[in-house]
Amino acid sequence: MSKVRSWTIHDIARRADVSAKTVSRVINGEKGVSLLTRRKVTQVIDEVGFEPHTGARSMRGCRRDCVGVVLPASPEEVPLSQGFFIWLFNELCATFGKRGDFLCIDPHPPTRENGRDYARGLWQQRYAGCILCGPLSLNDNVLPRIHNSGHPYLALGRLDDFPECSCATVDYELGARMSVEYLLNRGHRRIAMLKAFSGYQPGLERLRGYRAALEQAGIPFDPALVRSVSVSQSDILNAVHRLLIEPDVTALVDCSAAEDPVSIREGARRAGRVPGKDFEVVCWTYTDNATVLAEACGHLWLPVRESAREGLICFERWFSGKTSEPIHILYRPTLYEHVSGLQVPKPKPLFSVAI
Amino acid sequence: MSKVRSWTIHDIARRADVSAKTVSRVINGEKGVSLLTRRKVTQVIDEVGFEPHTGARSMRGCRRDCVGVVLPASPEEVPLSQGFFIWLFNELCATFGKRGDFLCIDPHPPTRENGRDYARGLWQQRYAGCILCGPLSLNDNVLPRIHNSGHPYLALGRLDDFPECSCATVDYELGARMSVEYLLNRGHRRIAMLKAFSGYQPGLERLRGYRAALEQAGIPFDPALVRSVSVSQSDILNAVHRLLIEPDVTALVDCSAAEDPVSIREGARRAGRVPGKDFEVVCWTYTDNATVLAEACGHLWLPVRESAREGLICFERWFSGKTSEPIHILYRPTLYEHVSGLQVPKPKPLFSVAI
DNA sequence: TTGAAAGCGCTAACAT
DNA sequence: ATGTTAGCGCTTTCAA
Repeated sequence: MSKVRSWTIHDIARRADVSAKTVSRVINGEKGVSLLTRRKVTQVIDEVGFEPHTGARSMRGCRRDCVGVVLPASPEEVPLSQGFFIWLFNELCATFGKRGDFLCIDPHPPTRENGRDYARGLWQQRYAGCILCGPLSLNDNVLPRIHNSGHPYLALGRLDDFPECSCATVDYELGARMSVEYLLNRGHRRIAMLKAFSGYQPGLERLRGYRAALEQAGIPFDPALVRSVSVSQSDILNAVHRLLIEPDVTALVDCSAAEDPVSIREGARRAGRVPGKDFEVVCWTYTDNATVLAEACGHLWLPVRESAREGLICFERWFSGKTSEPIHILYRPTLYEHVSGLQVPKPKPLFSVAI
Repeated sequence: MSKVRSWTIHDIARRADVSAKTVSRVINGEKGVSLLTRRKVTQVIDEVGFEPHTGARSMRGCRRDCVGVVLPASPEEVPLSQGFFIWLFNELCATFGKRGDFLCIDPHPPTRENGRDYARGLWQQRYAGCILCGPLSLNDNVLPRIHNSGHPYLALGRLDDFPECSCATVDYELGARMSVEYLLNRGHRRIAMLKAFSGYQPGLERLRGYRAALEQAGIPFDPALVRSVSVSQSDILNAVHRLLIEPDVTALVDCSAAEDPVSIREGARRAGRVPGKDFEVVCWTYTDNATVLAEACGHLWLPVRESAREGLICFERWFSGKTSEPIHILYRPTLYEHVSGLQVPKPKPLFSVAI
């Protein structure tokens, strides 16, 4: 808590024999300083390695030199894949590193119990804008406050209750509808769904898309055909087992977000089924033209990174004051009947993730 | 730049009909406030969602509520593996998330050209202590300034020129010596080395260990047997090719840090050699009881994560004021003749990395 | 072109 | 137990 004394503009001013305001002018690149004075001050600054105190600066007006990176939900409840995180981190470094900005991460995300305010760093004015990484809880009440604060922000997810939210995401509802319609067209009538993100917006969208497709086909909704799962292997395995035990179920939409073919196969096996033979599967994936289950009859690509990338570009513009509008980016999923092959990405060094 | 007005302790004070100092006492958990007053103030704070302004707080004394995470070298020059980064990030979140601290990342690392001051965030007083992630450049002149500033810090690497540096790392010199001695004992006389981190401390240590082992055995040092490589495949492949083209070279120490068996085999093939048959290899790895090249006759494990973990524990104590001593942690490598098998880690969700 | 003074939000030191 | 005052380092405003 005790202060480690360091250089101030007054120290620099004394050394350079000018006023503090002149030093301030120099470090902010303001005009109204003669070339000679500017050089003198710059030299002293370099000599002693002076850097202005961020806290003091932040008191007069909000400086946009630090971007908050925030998890609206605990990764234990809503997992973020390492691949996506690394990718996102890489994008953030590329975008904001170039500008000389800092990234500030709040490593203390809210859980369902603690109900923490994930925007605390914004209220504390640690950063002047933030990226919300990951799905939003259906109970979220922080988002409107962020929005109304006027700070630039980008949610990588949306919220029914707050459509004006600045976001860049993928239309999961459409994805679910496309998946189910595709299976209906292939003659299936009892279609099961392995659904992730229960209690979060993407979970709700999945369900809504599923119901919409059935409704349009005039098929009544049976809640027993939809199972919420976490990404745990045993959870998925059990859910698949239970769903496929009913012989009338001839199709499955895997939107578990787990990208886990082993558990699906094993769950099916325990129900005496084989994917691609007894029943058909549509698998969701985050990679273009790839699948997690080779036996699947359909592969739905969710262009999550692509939407996030465009969102970040817009956010950067907003953050740097070039625009002042909330962001609304919603990408459509793509359904592939065939893909060129399963991609198993080999490990790569950080910052070398391909663009 | 324009200020987004938000709540201050004065606003809270007015609403709660107390003085600003009383509000300050409440938010800092100081005594000298009656239970009734405290409750009244807390209620107003919760009502409006007040959070104290970090910048203003930081002006009175240095608050330890944010940890800097800093790259002393550009990852383009000195790669950090994704696996290590994720692991480190996970450790940092576990350690400092629990305390409610923030992490501040400077995504603008220095390159050899720009010579940027990687500790700028510390001088700007964005954070009160920092972790230097990755090897230190032999030209480093920032480290002594950090050290002398009195701020807590931890370098995940050391520096000959500054032995008092607070660090947690692995003894690469010993690793090189062990590797070469092992090969000497197996009867080899001309031992080649694939060396990483040229211009950085771990590169220097590798070379020193190599020379020390030869010297002890009375074998003259031949610079042609040591090749500096980056982690690029073609670089390694070419270096192996060139080294093995000389028929007298019967052994190779792979301390390229690339963990890339394919390039070693291919480089050998082009020189008409087969690892484990024509020549023997000692491979370095960051994983215990594992290897990157099954044909290797020796596997040197560098317990980098293990040293970093202990370092972080010490750093946390220093950062939270429980101690005030620099950290000196140096782990010994281990040489295995046989390992139970090649580990190909399967992808895991972020924050679920095993402890 | 340059500088003096006031004040940002908070807390330490000192009253009451 | 509570309040007043001063001042942290900087930038804004206004004056010279």
